[in-house]
Parts: sequence; structure tokens; C-alpha cells
Amino acid sequence: MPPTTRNRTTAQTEQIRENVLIAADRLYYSRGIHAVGMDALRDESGVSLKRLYQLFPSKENLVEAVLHRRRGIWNSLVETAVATGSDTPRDQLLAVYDVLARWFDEDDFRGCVFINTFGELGGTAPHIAMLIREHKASFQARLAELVTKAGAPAALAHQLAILAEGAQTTAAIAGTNDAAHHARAAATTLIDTALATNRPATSHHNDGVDPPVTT
Amino acid sequence: MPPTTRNRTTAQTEQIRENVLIAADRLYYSRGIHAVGMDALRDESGVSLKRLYQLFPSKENLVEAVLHRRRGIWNSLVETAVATGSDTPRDQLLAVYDVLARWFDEDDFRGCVFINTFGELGGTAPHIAMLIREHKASFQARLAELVTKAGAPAALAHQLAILAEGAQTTAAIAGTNDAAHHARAAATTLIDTALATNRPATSHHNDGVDPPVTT
DNA sequence: CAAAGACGAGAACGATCGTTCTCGCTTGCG
DNA sequence: CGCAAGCGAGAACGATCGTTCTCGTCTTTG
Repeated sequence: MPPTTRNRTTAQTEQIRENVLIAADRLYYSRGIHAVGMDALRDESGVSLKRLYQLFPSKENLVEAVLHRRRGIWNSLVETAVATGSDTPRDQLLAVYDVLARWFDEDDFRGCVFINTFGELGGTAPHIAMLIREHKASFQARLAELVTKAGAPAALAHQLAILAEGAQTTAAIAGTNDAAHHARAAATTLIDTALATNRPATSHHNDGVDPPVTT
Repeated sequence: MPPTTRNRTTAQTEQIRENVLIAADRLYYSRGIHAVGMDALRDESGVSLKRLYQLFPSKENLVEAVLHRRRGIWNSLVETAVATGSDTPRDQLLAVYDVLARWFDEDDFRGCVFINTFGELGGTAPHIAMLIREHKASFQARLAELVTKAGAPAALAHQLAILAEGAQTTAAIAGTNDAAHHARAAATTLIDTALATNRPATSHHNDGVDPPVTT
């Protein structure tokens, strides 16, 4: 029951807003941002232009909201994978690449929204470029936490982040999901090598952990 | 001396064409493709619209020519690095990441043209998407040649390619060139691990090649 | 019922897009 | 010199962009 006004309930507004974000995400992701006009978004979302502009004061604002929402989705995917994947930091790190593998298999996969948007708008929209930079930095920071917990040197986190980024663009352009498995295999090698060579012992006596065979 | 007409020499035409491609590359690379109109390209190149359209029948054709030219430049960079870098396949592979390191240091670096263009146009321009896919595939094939020559399993080439792609996007978004060094360190680990475990001997007795210390 | 405010459909606006055309001017040749 | 062809500068074209406005309809409240 609406409180005392004939306005829409805030819950209804939030629902419409979410629907708009979903439609905008789908359109921007599949066709690029410049290629999708507000009219196309109106048709896709079923929300009038008037309401679109009262929900988001400008297209740039809408793009930022889409990126913000994607960031939340990505973080949730990573955290659930880390939480449910396994208990050792090593397997938690590897679980990230399993997330990638499942994502690449979706039939509308077309790469990383943030990378794509950076290429299209990074040179002309500094605010959006900064938002993208922060997102990538926070992902790297999360990897760094897990790497530290695993007892590996910090450089490993950067290497694992590069693998994740490269897997996304490679899978998008090639149109296959092989990149996820290759990235996972590479990550396994890098992690285990880092763990093996980081032991304080004088030499590498290899206590049970073999250098992995890349598949 | 012009042959028998008062038209421009073909050499002059080629020079103008190259100037246009250079100007278009600079504008598209720094601002994105949709954001650069033909008028802006006219101002930047000093070539009239009429001539622009007689050199390139459409903007899409021009974009393809820009990508084609970039592909030649990239291949030259890689081949000279491979040729002059060193003689062992291992160091030739690593030389690729030195190319990246020098590239990332350029002050107008903004990522890989092909990745950026794929994000912006890959969903709506299938011909351009295919061109980008072919370029990346040929780079991977070149890596595969070197990997085979090094005696490592073919999967290593995919891993090294993913590292190169990831380094480019990471460096572009972060705005630093650290990614090149991290990618090179990771590549060193992956190569040496692959070479060590690929020896036909029953176990890894590590004949002189230690697992590298990541830096 | 009456009145008022919110809403959707879509026209309208100025800007800019890719592309083509007009119009003087230059230039090389008989 | 006269003429024809090619050229640059820029106007022009239709389309589409992001954004705003109009107007008729509907809902809700007194």
C-alpha cells in the first residue's frame, strides 16, 4: 500500500531501475555503448524515456550504474567461488578460473564489460575510466589477499590477475572457452612454483608438491 | 614524372594514404572509433573529405585499413625482437614481453588496438571482428612455432598468449607498465617449468635448469 | 463527481554522424 | 590563350544521437 502519495512505491521504483539496468547491460554488452541509443533502451526495457531520465539523469550516469552493478555481480561470483570452492588458499585462487570457465560458456559471452568499456570510453570519459581502474584494482587486491594467505610472494597476485584478464579477452575474441582452462593450468604452475620456491629451506627439496604437468 | 596524365603520381597517393592511416590510427586509438568523425580526421590529416572518400570508400573500410596497418607494425616488432633478441627459442619467446615493456612505456599507450576495437565494434561489425580474430590467431600461431622449436608442449603457447593479452589490458587500465615485467616473470616460470617437465626422462632430475625465482 | 497530479507515447530540438554534392580555383596541355 | 579535368573548402543531406517537451489518458484523493 503506498504510504500517503499517489507516487510509485520506492520498491516499485527500485524494481524498474533494476529492469532498466538489466536491459541496458544486455544491450551495451552485446553491441557496445555508442551503438545503443536511448530509444533502443526504451524498446528493450519497456520504460518510457521520461522515466529513464528521471531514474538516470544522463546516459553517462546510466553507464556508470551498469558498471557498478556488474562489479557487484562479479564480486559475488568470486566470493562464492572462494567460499565454496575449497579451504586452502591455493584452491581458492584456482576457483577464480573455474568461474571464468563457466562464464565463457555462456552463449552471449563477449568479453569483460570493463575492458570493452575502457576501450570504447576510456579515452574520453575520465570518470568511467577511473571507475574501471578501481574495479580492476580491487580484484587484484582480493587476489593479493589470497596469495598472502597462501604464503606466496606478492608478485604472484599480479601474475594471476594478468592471466585472468588475458583469458577474458582471448576467449572473447577467439569465441571459445579454451582460454579458461589454459589460464587455470598456467595459474596452477605459477602458484605451485611460487609456493615451492618460497620455502625458507636452503634449496628446493620438493616436499611432496611436484611441479604440475600443464594440460 | 607523371606518366601521361595530370593525375597525382601513385607514389604521392600512397604517401597521402599512409598519412591518413597514421592520423586515423592516432585519433581512433586515443578516443575510440565512434567518437571520431570524418571531419575530425580531415582536420587531423589535412586531407579533404572528398579525397578521404576516394581513398577509402567508407569509414568501416578505413577502420579495416588501420587495423591492417597495425597488424604489420606489430608483426615487425615481434619479428625483429625474435631475430635480434637471442638465438634460443626460450629467449626469443621472452623477447616478446620486452617488446610489450617498451610499448607500455610510450606516453600515449592505451592498450591493444585490436582488443579495444573488438570491444567497441565486435558485436556489430562481423567483418572487423573476423579480422581481429585472425590477427590474434596468427600471433598465437607464431608463439606456437617458437614453443615447438623450444621443445615444449603446445599448451604453453596458449598460456604465453594469454599472458601477453592480459598484460596489455592490465597495463592500459592501470596506467602503469608493471604488467609487462610481471608477465615476463610469469612467462619465464611457465617456459622453464614446461621445459623441465617435458624431458623424456622418467623423473625430473633437473639438469642445470632451476625453477626460476619470480621477481 | 471533480480536480489535479503522474504517467506513457511520441514529437521536437539542436547537435553530430557518415556521406555526397556544389562551386570556384588551380593546373597541365593543345 | 582556352579548355577541360581535378582539386579543396565547405555546404548540404538524411539519419540518428542525447535530451526535453507536449499532450492526452489514467489514477487517486477530497
